[in-house]
Amino acid sequence: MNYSISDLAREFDLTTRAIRFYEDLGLLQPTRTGPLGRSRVYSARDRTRLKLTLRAKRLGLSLTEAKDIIDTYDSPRDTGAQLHKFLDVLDSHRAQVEAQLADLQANLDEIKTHQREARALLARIEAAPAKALPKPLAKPVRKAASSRLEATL
Amino acid sequence: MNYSISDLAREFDLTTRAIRFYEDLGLLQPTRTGPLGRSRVYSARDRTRLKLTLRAKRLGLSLTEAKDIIDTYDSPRDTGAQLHKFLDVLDSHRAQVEAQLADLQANLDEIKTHQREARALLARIEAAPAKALPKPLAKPVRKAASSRLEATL
DNA sequence: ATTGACGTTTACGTTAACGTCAATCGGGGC
DNA sequence: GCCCCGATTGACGTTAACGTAAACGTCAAT
Repeated sequence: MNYSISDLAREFDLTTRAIRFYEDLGLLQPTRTGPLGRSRVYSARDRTRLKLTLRAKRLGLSLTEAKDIIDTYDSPRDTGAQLHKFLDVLDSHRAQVEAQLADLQANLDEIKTHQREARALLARIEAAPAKALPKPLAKPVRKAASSRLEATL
Repeated sequence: MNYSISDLAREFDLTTRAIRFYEDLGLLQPTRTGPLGRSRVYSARDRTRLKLTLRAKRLGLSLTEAKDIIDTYDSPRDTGAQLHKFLDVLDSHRAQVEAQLADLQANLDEIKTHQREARALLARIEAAPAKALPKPLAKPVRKAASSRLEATL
């Protein structure tokens, strides 16, 4: 249930320096142990917050953005007012995430298209050994969609 | 077909400073115009590269990472060797993108879960006006999944 | 001819997210 | 006791991605 700083460093492939830095930002709140309270002790909650932080980073958020989000996800919501606010925040988060999903999807589609085109080209080239240019077919196979940069979104 | 620096700045909501900075990084290569070749002129290709750059940024990539990617997408691929390399790169890009898609999807799922929970709670709270705590039902409705931070991925 | 909008270059400033280094401290093994 | 390992605390360094300011050119409109 508890972790040392190097436990977390190993698990998430971070330096201890980075973990302490996250603490300075308020992302983690380890308790202390030892005679003078020098060593840090991290709880499961700290671990979860760290995990969420790293995922947020992978998605392109800054640490302070991550902190804001995680804090609201990790805050009391007992009154109706708090719940309403929370739902508002969720809505906007959801919109953001869905926008990013669209970006990613567009990206993935482009990759797939390039893969298809490149494979098709390769097939034609490797069919014609070391000759010069493969004779253009009677009618060019298709419009070849786009070489190089196309006007993608 | 051609754009001034402020055209692009307006369209993409950037400062001209940022655009010149992108040029320093090699992301854009405007031609020059005017008596002393002072003013920059951007082509459709520049515009597309800029668009791709910004999308890459939104997805969390650095500008140099963006440049590397865009350059390979925007490079000649006439020989078989080049095509093979290109396909390799595409494979790894695709893996990356799909990993990020997983992250995002997990994120979205959490948001949805929180929305459901919060809405359920709200319904119960707003049903019981200003009274104290709403009487716990005979059997607790469900396990309430998780309040606050759960051990999500 | 002056004003204002837009463009350019040079250069220093800034913020985020750590890295790196030095000095110190505490505990375990021999 | 001695040594090394791991942790801690400053404090300064670094890189990325621009911001900001100064100082100047240009072209059209007033």
